[in-house]
Amino acid sequence: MAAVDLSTHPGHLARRLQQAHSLLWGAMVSEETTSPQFAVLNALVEKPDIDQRTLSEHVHLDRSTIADVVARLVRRGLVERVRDPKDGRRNVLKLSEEGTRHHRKLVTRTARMNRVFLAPLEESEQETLLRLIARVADAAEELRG
Amino acid sequence: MAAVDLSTHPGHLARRLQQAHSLLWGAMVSEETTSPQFAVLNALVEKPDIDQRTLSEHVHLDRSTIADVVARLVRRGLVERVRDPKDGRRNVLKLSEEGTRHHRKLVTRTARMNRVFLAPLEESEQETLLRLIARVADAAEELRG
DNA sequence: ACGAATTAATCAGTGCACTGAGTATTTCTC
DNA sequence: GAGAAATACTCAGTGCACTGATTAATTCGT
Repeated sequence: MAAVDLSTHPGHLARRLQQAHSLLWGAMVSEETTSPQFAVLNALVEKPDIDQRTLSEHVHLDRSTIADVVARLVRRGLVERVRDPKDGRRNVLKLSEEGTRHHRKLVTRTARMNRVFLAPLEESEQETLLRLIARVADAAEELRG
Repeated sequence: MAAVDLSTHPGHLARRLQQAHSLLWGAMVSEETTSPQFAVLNALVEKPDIDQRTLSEHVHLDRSTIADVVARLVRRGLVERVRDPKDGRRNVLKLSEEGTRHHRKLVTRTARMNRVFLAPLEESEQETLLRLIARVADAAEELRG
């Protein structure tokens, strides 16, 4: 059996896309704060005082990964994590002052970066790309939600 | 500054897409052999006796990552790695008998899986998605080749 | 032919991401 | 109200992926 053309394999392309993205992120947005970390900060701007489980649903990361990512943000003083006195199983999360400042700074940079990243496409193609990826990802997450 | 809509961020979507893919891969293709490992096997079917550097260009993985992935495949007896007697810096790689058999088996499964993964899209949309991702990834890899 | 530059691989370190097992706490059921 | 079930988190283990530093081998320039 002959070799396969990997450029027709969505998984391979997805990996390359993500890789390329995280490289550009490091150059244009931040070397310390990664894209998943930004996703967490962003979710906490929108919904403060949520627990890790809710957070993990929001950013589509699993419970263990969230714990790691949050731990790093706590270590850097960007996020505060306290046991919920009402329910001793939950960690309640919120941004610190500095976390809020940091998020604000990154928002403008990510916008700039996204423009550069998608620059090879026409505006309509950019929208198509985002829409198609979202549909496939949504459907696949649906399969084993 | 308000929170951002992550569904307009290509990096976030790319991560979700890749995640969803690797989950489905585990269910439909193989639990032991990951998608990057398959990419390596596939490259060695196409080009036997290449070194790790050439391989890393082919599958778009960096030199360190390739070393890890290849080491796992060697450990499982799917790939053979020997020092090039002509050039003592290189490791020459090739598939073992079993590696070849294993690749053959996975080729049919990946085809089936790709159909399921992309099923939520029309055929023309599937092609569009692959083409657009490839263009963005190519361009970004170009930036820092 | 000899030292310098280049090239290939490895190693240490960090971070993302998952599974499966284990712990603690709350809630549900009788 | 006590035991069972469910929930939230943590921990250990594995794999992918990168950078920067190191080591070893070849090639290039003079």
